[in-house]
Amino acid sequence: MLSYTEENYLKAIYHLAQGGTKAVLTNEIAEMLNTKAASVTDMIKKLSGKNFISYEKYYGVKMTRQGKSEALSIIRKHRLWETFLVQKLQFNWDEVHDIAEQLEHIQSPLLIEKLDAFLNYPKADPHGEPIPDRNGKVQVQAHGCLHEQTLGYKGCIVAVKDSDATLLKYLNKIGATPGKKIELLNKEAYDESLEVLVENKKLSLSKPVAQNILVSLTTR
Amino acid sequence: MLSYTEENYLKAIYHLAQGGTKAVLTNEIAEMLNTKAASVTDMIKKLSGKNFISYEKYYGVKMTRQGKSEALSIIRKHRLWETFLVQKLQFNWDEVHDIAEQLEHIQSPLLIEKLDAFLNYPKADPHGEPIPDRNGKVQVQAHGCLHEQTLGYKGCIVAVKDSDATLLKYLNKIGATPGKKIELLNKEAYDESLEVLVENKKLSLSKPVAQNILVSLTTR
DNA sequence: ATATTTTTTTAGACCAGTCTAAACTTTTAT
DNA sequence: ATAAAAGTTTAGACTGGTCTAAAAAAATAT
Ligand SMILES: [Mn+2]
Ligand SMILES: [Mn+2]
Ligand SMILES: [Mn+2]
Ligand SMILES: [Mn+2]
Repeated sequence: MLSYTEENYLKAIYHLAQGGTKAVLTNEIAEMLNTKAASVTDMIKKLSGKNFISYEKYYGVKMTRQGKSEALSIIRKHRLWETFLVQKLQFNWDEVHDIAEQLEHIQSPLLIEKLDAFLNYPKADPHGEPIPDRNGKVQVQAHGCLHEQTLGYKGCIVAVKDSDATLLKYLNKIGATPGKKIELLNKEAYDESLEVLVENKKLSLSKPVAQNILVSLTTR
Repeated sequence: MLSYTEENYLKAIYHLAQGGTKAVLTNEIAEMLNTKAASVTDMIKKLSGKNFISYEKYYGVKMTRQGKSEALSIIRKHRLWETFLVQKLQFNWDEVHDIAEQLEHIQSPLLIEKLDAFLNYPKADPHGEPIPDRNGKVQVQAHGCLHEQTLGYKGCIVAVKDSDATLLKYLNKIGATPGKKIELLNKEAYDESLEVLVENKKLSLSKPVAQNILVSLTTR
């Protein structure tokens, strides 16, 4: 059984590796977890000793199959709890991330199964992020970063990065939430801000905002 | 803010002190928490340093007002979560204690308020134990241990100690659950077992079972 | 009243997780 | 090709929580 801390490291590495594929560097992990590189090196050794990651000194870590599966189970719990908090307890979508950060560590497979059933097997959390099923399968809607789309792009908002409450409050205020139609009208060369149409309302989004919005891609 | 471990100690001491009044001995705490007396002494020093308990060397500890209030807040969380698990997630009453033991440590006052509202401000948990309100007030129904009642006693089952799942399964099977009417017909001198009438059904309860059942007392 | 038993505390060690400072590798610049 | 800079690991220390073994105090028995 993993400790609270081990679980947080594993999840951070998984996210930094973009689904567990890319190699992840010590300093990236340190920054994400607000800790120091020396601490990360220690934990890396422990997690690779338990075969959740593979580690090549000075060149970072990669997740193993086992590591990915463990990370996905934590992410599943996190997103189910976020859904519960918004749908059943009437929390705002910007208030749930930190609480889910704690709840994701509760140990009880039965609890998660029952929670899933209670919520009617949701496919996505309140921020649009997909909820892995009990076997770690993720229903991935093809998506890309809004900031990287070309002029004239048309699609809809799939998800939003959820760790910053002020961003979520702002997006909620201007109406840029998952599911909404979005069109890219213009890119400002000077500050890379975007002019977009969200459900027929014209909006201007700064670069840091656009980087945290994921939009649908039609695979063809 | 208290650590996970500090919270567990504080709750254990509160229960051993029967509502925070009686003095509690080092070994009692050690036994309840499955730890060693030496560890308890260390923690006692820490908690008394933070003014949650007052400590007289070799003579045990007493809870302070601050300590009681903190313990009651943890107990409130524990019992609200148990209620949630049974009422909303369809758990059996014998499955919830260990999960609530984890959930009680989640830090978010707003979460508990919202959970309380979602459950419609329940007065008692699934085992009949009263749920303290947000100010730590406990609605105490006058009660006593079934094992200590005199022959001919009539009343109803108020609550049941919840930490042993096999006891709960058994009580559920024989129909001795909170709310049920109960009458004490006979005491067997040899093994102190009781013959009782639960909702007009005759049952025999052994001493250890009767000691874990709380029954109503009419204050007169 | 003294000796024995029981309970509690202290001393010293260990593990998980963290940190700073120093040493070592790799990358980048010249 | 060499020097400087950046990133990573190691060494050693610290905290919170735990343990065993030994010392000290309190309760009990004679
Ligand atoms: Mn989240
Ligand atoms: Mn977390
Ligand atoms: Mn309980
Ligand atoms: Mn607990």
